[in-house]
Amino acid sequence: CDIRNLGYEEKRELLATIKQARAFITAMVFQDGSSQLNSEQVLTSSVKGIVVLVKSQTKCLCSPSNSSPAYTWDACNQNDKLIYLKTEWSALWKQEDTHKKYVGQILFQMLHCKVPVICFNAKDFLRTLLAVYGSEISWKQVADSVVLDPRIAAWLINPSDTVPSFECLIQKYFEKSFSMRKVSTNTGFLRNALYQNVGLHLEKLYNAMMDLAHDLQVQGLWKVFCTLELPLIKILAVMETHKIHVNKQELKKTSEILGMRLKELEQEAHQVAGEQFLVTSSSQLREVLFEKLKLHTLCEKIPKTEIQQVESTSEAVLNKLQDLHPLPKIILEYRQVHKIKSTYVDGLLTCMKKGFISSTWNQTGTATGRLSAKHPNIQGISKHPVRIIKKQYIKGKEEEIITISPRTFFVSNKGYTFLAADFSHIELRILADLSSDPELLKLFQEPETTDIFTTLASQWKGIPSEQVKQADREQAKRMVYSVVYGAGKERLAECLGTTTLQASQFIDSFMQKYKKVHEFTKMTIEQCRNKGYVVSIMGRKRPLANINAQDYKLRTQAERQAVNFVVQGSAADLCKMAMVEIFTSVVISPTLTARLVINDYKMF
DNA sequence: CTAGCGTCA
DNA sequence: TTCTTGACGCTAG
Repeated sequence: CDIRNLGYEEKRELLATIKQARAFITAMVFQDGSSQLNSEQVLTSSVKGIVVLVKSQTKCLCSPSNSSPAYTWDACNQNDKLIYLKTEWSALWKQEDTHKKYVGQILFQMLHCKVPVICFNAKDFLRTLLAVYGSEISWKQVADSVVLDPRIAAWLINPSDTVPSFECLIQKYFEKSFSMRKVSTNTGFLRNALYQNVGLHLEKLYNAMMDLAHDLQVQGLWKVFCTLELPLIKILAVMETHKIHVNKQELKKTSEILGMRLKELEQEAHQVAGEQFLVTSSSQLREVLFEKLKLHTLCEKIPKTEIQQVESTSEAVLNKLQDLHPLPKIILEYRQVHKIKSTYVDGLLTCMKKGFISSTWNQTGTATGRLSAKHPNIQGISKHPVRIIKKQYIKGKEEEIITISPRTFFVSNKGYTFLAADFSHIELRILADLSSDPELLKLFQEPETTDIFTTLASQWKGIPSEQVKQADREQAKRMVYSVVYGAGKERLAECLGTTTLQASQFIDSFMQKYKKVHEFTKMTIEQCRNKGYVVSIMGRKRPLANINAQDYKLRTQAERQAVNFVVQGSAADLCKMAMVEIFTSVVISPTLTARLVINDYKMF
C-alpha cells in the first residue's frame, strides 16, 4: 500500500503492524525509476522513496530450514504487507510535512523494534536515512538497529567474488533451487506494476538472505557475520555521513606551488634536452633520450617495454641514466612532483564538497577482510612529508625548501581533535601468537621500551639502536613482512638494495632464529591443501582453489596468499572488533560525544 | 611477500 | 574519439 492514501486510523494500524513485524526487507527507489536491486546502481539519481516488505511471519533466522523449492511469494505472504514510503517532497506543503513526519515514525519504529531489516547494500540505505531524517533519527538510533545485508553474507562465504549486484546474487544462490515461479500478485496493494516487481524482488532477497544465513552457520561464519560485519555496516554508514574539513586555501596554495615547480622542471628539461617536448609523454622522452642523446650507447642495455618492444623510460632506467646526463634526474623529480600534485592535492580538491570530504567505504572490497576506501582513498594519503624546492621570484632569487605533508590538510572541528589509535605491529603479534615462536614472543613480552623494528634493524645492521634511522626502521619492517610472506631472494635483494646472496643469507638466518614461524607457514599451507581454504582467528575464511594446482607459479602464489590471509585476515578481525567496541562505548556513553572517523587501522 | 586505490601511457 | 588495462606510484601490515 501507498501510505499517502491512508487515513488516521489506518496509519495507526500500520504502525501497530510494524511493531509486531518479524522482519523488514527494504530497497530504495530512485528518481529514474530504478531501485537498489537493479543491476547497475546509479548513485547519480536521487532517492525517491523506500519500498518495505513487512513480514509478519518468518522462518526462524537463527536456524533457517533449507529453503524449500516450492516456496513462493503468494504461498506464505498472506499477512505480509508491501508498503511504499515516499521520501522526496517537492515543496514545503503542510500536507507533505505531516507525511514526512509519519514516514519518519515508521522508519524510526523499524529501526527501534530490533527486528531484522534486510537490505542489499544496507549501508547506503542507512546513510540516506541519516541524510533525510538526520534531525529525527540520530546516528545513535541507527546504531541500535539490526540490519542484515545478503551481499556481505555472500562475500563472507567467498571473499574473492564481490557480488556486483542483486541480480548476480540471486543468480548465484538460486540456480540450485530455481523454482521461483513468476507469480501474479493480486493483493491489490499497489497499483503500480513496477513496485510489485520490486515486491517480488524483495521476497527473493528475503529468501536469499535466509539461504545465506544457513550457509554462514554451516560454514562457521555466523559469528563473524553477526559480531563483526553486521555492526560494521552501521559504523560505516555513520562514518560516511560525517565529513572531514579540509583546508582548501592551503590546498590551492600548494597546488599552485607544485604547478610552478612543474613549469620550472619542464623548462629545465627543455633546456638540457635542447628542444621543446612534452615531458609527460614517455614516447617523446624516449625520442630525446635515445635517438637524440643516444644515452643507451653509453651504458648497459636498456630494458624494453613488453608490448611495443621499445626502450623503457621507467624509474629504474632513469635512475641508471642519472650520471650520464642531467635530464633523467629532472624527469624523475617532475614525475614525483606531478604524482603528489595530481593525487594528494588536486585529487583531494576534486573530492571536496563545500570544503569537506567524506570517503566511501567498501566492506566487501578485499579478499582478506580489510576495508577499502575511495573518493578519496583516505588510507592511501601519504604519511611522509615531501620536500619541494620553491623559488621565490618576488623577493629576489632566494630558494626555499618547503615540506608538504598531505595529512596536514585535514583539520579537526573547533574544540575537537583527531585521535589516532593504532595497534602496534599487529600482524607481527598475531604471527607470534599463531606460531608460538619463543623468540618472537620474547620480543613482545618485554615492556615496549624500544620499537620492535628498531631493535630488529639494529640487530640486522649491527649498529646501536640509537643510531637506527627512521628509514632503517621502515626497511627492517618491510623486510620482515617480505620474509614472513615468502619473498624470494631476488625480490628481497631489490627491496634491501643488496646482492641476492646477502638477501638469501638473511632469509636463512631469519628462518634459523624464528624456526616456529617457518613451521607455522608450512602448517597453514598443509591445512589449506587438505581443506581447500584457510581460516583467520575469528573464523573468517578464504578458499584458495589454486592451492593444489599443477602450475608451480599459481600454486606457490596460493601458498603465499594462504599464509598472508591467516595473518592479515586475523588483523582485520581484531581491528574490526576494536571499531565495533569503540563505537558501542561511544554510543552508550553520555559523555563521549566524539564523532568517529575511523581509518582502517587507525582512528583519527 | 600480501592486500588496496589513483594516475597515466 | 572514448574507453579499458597494466605498470607504477602511494598506503596498510
